Amino acid sequence: MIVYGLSVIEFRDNAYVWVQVRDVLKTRIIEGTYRPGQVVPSESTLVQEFGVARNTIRKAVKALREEGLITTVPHLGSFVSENLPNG
Amino acid sequence: MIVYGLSVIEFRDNAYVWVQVRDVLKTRIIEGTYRPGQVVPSESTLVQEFGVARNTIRKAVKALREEGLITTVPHLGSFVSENLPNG
DNA sequence: ACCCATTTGTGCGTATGTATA
DNA sequence: TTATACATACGCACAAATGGG
Repeated sequence: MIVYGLSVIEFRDNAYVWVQVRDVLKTRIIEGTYRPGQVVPSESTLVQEFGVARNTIRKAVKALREEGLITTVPHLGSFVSENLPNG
Repeated sequence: MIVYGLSVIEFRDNAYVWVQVRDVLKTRIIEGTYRPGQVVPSESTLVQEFGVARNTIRKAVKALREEGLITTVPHLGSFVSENLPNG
């Protein structure tokens, strides 16, 4: 279970936290909450929002990066890819 | 057997992985690949290089530390001792 | 030129869980 | 039961680059 914002989200207890975070972020990208070209919330923001460790956020973000969903620019942030991969 | 870099190193299958890693690192220190006062590759670097878990790297590094071959400074890294012990 | 907050990158310390022998 | 070895997940600290003022 992960608490963030003002809501409480129930997660599958059997899934790894970083996988759950990754899936939430992926859904936000696919559904357009985070739009192509726009910046993804910073690590510290996501840490506060999801209430998990920064390493865990970084692992989720890394996975999105390797899937081609986002591009990370050091010291600037991560941005949603303009051309989202199929899938 | 541990693969790292471009080479493939055959290890004794009967020896523990952390002992094998420790011995490789020790050899590098004794032979001067890692020189006194200089920093030893980070845990994550060694994880990638040896292809083993971080815990295993840490166990090998801890052994070197207890042998006086290196000194570890939290958040900075491990450094080869200036005065290497005999043996 | 300077400060300063933000952000990612990196590093070690620690605890826990799972599987295996 | 114990030790090994994998991965996950928390914390904490510092560096380096960016951008605003």
